[in-house]
Amino acid sequence: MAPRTKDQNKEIRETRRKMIMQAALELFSKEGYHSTSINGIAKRAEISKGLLYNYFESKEELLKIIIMEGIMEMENMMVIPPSESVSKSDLIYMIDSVFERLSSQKEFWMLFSSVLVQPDVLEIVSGELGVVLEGLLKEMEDYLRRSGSPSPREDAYVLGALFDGISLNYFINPEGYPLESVKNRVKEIFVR
Amino acid sequence: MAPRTKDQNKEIRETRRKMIMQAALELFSKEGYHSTSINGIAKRAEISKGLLYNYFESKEELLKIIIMEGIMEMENMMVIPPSESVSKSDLIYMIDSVFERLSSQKEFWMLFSSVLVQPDVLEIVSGELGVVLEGLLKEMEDYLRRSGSPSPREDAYVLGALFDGISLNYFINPEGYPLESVKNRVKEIFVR
Amino acid sequence: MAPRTKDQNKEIRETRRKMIMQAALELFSKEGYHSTSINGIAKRAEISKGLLYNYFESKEELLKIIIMEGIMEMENMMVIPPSESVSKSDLIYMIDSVFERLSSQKEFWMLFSSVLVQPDVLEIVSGELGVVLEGLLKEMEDYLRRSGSPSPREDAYVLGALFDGISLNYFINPEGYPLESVKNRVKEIFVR
Amino acid sequence: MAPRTKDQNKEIRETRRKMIMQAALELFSKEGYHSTSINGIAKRAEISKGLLYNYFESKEELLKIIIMEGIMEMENMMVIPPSESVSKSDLIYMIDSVFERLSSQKEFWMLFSSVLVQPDVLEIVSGELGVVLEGLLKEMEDYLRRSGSPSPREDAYVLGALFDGISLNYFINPEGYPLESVKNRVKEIFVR
DNA sequence: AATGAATGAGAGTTCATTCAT
DNA sequence: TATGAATGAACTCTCATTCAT
Repeated sequence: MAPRTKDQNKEIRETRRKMIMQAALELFSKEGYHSTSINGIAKRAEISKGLLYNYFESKEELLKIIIMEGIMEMENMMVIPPSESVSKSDLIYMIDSVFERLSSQKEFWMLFSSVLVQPDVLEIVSGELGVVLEGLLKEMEDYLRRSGSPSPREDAYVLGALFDGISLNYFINPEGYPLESVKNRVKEIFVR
Repeated sequence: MAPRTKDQNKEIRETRRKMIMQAALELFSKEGYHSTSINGIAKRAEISKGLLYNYFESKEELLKIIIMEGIMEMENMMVIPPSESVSKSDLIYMIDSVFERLSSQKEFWMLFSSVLVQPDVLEIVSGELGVVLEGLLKEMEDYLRRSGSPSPREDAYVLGALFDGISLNYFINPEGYPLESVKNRVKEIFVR
Repeated sequence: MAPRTKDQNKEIRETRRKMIMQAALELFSKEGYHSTSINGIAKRAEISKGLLYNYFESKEELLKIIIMEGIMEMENMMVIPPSESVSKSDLIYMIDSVFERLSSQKEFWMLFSSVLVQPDVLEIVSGELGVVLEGLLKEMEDYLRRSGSPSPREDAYVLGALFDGISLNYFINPEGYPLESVKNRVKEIFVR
Repeated sequence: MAPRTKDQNKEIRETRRKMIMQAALELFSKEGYHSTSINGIAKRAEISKGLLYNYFESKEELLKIIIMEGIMEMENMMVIPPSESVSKSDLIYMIDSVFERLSSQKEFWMLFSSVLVQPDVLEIVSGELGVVLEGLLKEMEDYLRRSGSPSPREDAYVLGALFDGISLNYFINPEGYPLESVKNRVKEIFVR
């Protein structure tokens, strides 16, 4: 029998890779990074422990890749054409899309928030992460400047913090959190 | 030598208890809950591992007590006389005092934020914590209502989230964070 | 395309077999038996792990075959026509050829020495090896007897041990070892 | 009840330390470094796996310490007062004592030889070892010079190699090896 | 009250080997 | 013939907790 073709293998690898990352994301976000065991991830992904190491060289690398790919995905979504000015509706659109992502990518954001506040875990991703976050902040500042904010840098910090804080509170108790009315209030406050 | 009196003993116990809690707080916030070992705490508190268990029955209980006592201490500070109305200067005072505490009790807030976003760790304290947080939120809502906010509940959520988010961002990189100008911007936005 | 003839197939098999053995020898001697992985051998031989098992049924068998074929090759070289007597120049020739082989077949001798002193590894080859070594010793004893040694058995042991010891020391630090002057001293001592 | 005194603890620690080292030496030499598991060592020393790590911080460190302490012990025995000259009987005494140690400290020497020829294992101890071995060689050279050897450096190498080789052969098959008659032949050859 | 030696369950990781293709 | 995805047993090491003293 002929061996698998390279394409077949590539597909298998890509599928498995995603399965593992999905399983890990679910557990990391549900149980926390430290409380999630490689064993648990493997079981949820329905593979053997050993195979996981065929795809990711360590638990740390697995986390790193999940975070980095997640951030990049988000960045791609966030990119706004650097047009002359940013209208009110642009701002509203941005706020809407951030809130939308909060629920549609809940697990990723829970994991991400939790990574940020655990010094030991943050260190794992910090190398790659620092640069990316700087970029995001800059972009938001630029965005706010073009939308006419009098102090875009401070507003970027405030808005960034606000989003982080809302995620945080939302994730602690998703069912009980009035996401919709909070979103509306945010619009009232920041879009004039 | 006369044996120690009961009072002396009680005092020694109380001192040690605080020392252990302080050591644990420092390590929990600096290294993360999971990465902090009982051994490390005992060493920092300059006692033996065994003795630590004489004061706290487990690592989990130690965390729980640190968090609960910290929250209570904060609540005491926050209590505002339920006067008829809240003036602009009252609001400013509140914002100032929150920011002030961010730096003066940095370690506690770092730990607290990190507990909130780690489901496995949150579970340890969740029983007791839920009630307390509800209370805080209610209090802030009440406060904002009396200060004339048109939607005090939403504003309480927004302001609460904002404080959480700012802490979070501040703690990740305390030196680089423009705490002062962010504080001023918050005042501009929320105090009209 | 015509299918490969049987001869061609056989030739390919033989070539591959040697490539695998060469790769394994290099790694075994450079990294040690246990620290060498099947994966590493396969990569160095530029074949797949699976194919390796088509040629050798286990890592142990691979080692066994490398050692046995190496010894046999050496034996062939060593064979001396059982003439009546052995002259001084014969002895010198033997010593020279042993030393020559030390450097020309360094990898094999390194592996061989290391196998001898690792009980767990020795066990893998011991069955087949014992007999062969006995033979070598006998042959050397005979050789020395014919060269006029007063105690050929003991001299065989001494000379054998000396060669082993020199290899060992030489291999630990090939660049720093004064192989040439040691060889000359050995000749002075043993050839009178 | 009072806690143990420092002296009591020190004694306990010293005893256990030796027990663990003895168990490890036996297994390392009998099974080989890689084939010996921490579990096995702990079992033989009749302690728990965890406790072993209370005494030695890793398997590698355990090996390193066994080797270094063994070498030092040997060096102490070897030290010869740097008198003007070395007599025949001094040389004989040295040879005797080397051979004596071969059997009395068999396990250590088996381990030591095996470490020398396993590059991966050698690396573990190489840092500390290199210096020590240089010293030994120098000492033997000096010794031979004072005993009147015409080429002390080469003789030191030859004698060193001879001892190594004899150990090696002896250890492979201790029962069958004619240690006594080999020793006598060595004396005949090297003591004139 | 106080110590730290001791335990043991469970963690992350490696690797020879198998097997579907 | 040839591949490399997949397995699982075994490994080293960690740490909260207990307990004899």
